[in-house]
Amino acid sequence: MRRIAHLDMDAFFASVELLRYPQLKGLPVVIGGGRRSVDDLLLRRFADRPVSQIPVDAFPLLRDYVGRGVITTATYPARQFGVGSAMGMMKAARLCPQAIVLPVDFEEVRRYSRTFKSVIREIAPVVEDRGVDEVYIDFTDVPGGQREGGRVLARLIQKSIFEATGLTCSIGVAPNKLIAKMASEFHKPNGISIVYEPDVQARIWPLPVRKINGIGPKSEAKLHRLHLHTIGDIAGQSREWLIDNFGQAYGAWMHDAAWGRDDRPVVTESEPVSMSRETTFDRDLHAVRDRAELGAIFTDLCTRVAEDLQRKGYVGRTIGIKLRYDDFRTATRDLTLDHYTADPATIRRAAGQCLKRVDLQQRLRLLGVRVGKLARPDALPDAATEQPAPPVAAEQTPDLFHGFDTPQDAR
DNA sequence: TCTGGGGTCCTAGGACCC
DNA sequence: TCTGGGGTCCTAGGACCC
Repeated sequence: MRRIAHLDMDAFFASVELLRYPQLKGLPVVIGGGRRSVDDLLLRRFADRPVSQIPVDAFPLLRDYVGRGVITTATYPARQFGVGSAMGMMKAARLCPQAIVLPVDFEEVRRYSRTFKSVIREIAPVVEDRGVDEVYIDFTDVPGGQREGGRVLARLIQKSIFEATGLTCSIGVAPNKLIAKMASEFHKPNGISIVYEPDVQARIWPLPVRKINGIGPKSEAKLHRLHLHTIGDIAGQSREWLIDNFGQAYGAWMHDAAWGRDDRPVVTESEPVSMSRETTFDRDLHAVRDRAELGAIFTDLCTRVAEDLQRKGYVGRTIGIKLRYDDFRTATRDLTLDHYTADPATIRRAAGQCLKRVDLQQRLRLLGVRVGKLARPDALPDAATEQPAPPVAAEQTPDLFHGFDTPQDAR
């Protein structure tokens, strides 16, 4: 019998910070926001003592936060105030001004991520990465993986992760990934839930449609308009009706999902499809007035994405840009080259071409650069990565925003 | 002062080729 | 006054996830 586990670290980013600052345990803490490094300030001010001795009242509060970030993770005490992931910091500050804010420490988070995943792989080798704080694990052929429906193995993994890191996680074990994912939420934090095939009706059908991994805000709204609120409501519709309303692929998938059917395997390895860098500005920028600033940011994004490609050993053939306007509309443009590249100047040139095809009269809040159609250079014939013309001399480089200085200039 | 950053996958139209 | 059909690639946008 197939037994698949979904493991989710509890409030991962926040829990990692609590390991460093145990004095914050039990308090509302939110992680996120970005750029402003409060940490540095704290550490300098209290350089004379271990960080665990920094007084609680010295930490920065959400009410003093200024910026455009969103919350990455909130501790459980903060969640009591209605604060949660993906919420804007400003909104969160209104709900819980007394919460402590800390920036994300990506390096530390990645370090703990590697550690907990390697602990799992030593116990059960078939593991699928789903971001820094989540994995699927195939229990089916692991010795003892079937005992009590997987509970024994889940307990062992929980205990091993806690011993190695001091962090807790929640695990759901079920016949497939779809149900396991829902089950891991049943007893959060530090919980284990075992679901069997015949339990779908009793334990899955009463849940709101949004709990299905793959039904987002748009589909939820549409389902509500059709008076479907629970997963059981979806299961009560015919496959044909769902296909009529949601399209062949999505409708059929939704029907299967509602009935708890999912035969996707646990995939242990995958190749990246694209790499990108993007940034939201502190204030909205204008292609004319803030030309120099935008140009510098643009070049920096191209450089960073090129560094990412080189560091990870990839080249790409499709170069794209992404803009977000002040009204939050998004535009993308891309250009497929006839050769693969990881060269910053080539990327910048191609991205510059893309930029000429989009409206630059409206203020921008975000700029991004993406490279897609990736390949490993050693798997390619030499001609495919051949560099084209060497980088143009600086003064000849067509300026990014040249020609867009004023609408009239845009000839 | 609403709404980060890094991804994947799907759809749909047009170009182009046989 | 008629205009195949299939396959693949490119591009833009959008839904969704962590």
